Amino acid sequence: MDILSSDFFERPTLKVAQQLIGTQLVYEHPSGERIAGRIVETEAYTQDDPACHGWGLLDSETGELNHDGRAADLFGAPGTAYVYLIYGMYWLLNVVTEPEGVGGAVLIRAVEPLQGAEHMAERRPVSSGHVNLTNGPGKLTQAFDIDEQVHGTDLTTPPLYFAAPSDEHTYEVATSSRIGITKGVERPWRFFIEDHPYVSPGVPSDRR
DNA sequence: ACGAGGATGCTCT
DNA sequence: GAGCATCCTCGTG
Repeated sequence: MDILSSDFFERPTLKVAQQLIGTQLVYEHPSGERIAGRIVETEAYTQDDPACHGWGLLDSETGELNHDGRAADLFGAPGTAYVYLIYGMYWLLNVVTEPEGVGGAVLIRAVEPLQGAEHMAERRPVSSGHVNLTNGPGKLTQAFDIDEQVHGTDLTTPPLYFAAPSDEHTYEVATSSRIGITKGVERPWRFFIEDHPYVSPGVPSDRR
């Protein structure tokens, strides 16, 4: 398996989001566990996107980054982890895209367990069925034990990285609007494998 | 099967 | 003080 390099991420965010579908997320956990999953759902966020944390952070006159919060890290090096807390409870994993100085990231929304499912289950509520291990952005970070400690780390090298499977299998990638947002709703920037059992049960904002 | 409501903490206004 | 890139539990049918 080839580890995806910084070149992969230093490209338009939409392209990265689409091409991450079918690749593997691998975590060589500090405890020695090896945890891996196939990515089946992503979302793209760009600096000119009102739903993105990086929106409106550039000074309109100078173009300089005018922010000292965590969102500034969206403008960092491609391939860096951007992890943040949502609803006070769940960590969401993103990978920074585009050249340094351009704000963008891809949210990893769902994966299919490939290795270490028993370790994932240890961190998830006992009542969760197998599908519920990793079929949502907050669930997969819990299963992988990803939290604030991962924020800012380099995802193009172990322990946490993306890998392209050696087989050349390609997936039909479907699109929809993004889940759970109230701004930028019309942009069809969610990418997923249609009918895959591990795609999150969330409903796109343009469907019911 | 599905929907409502609650948990819980950080960021920005 | 509001809003938030979510998930779980507990109602009802």
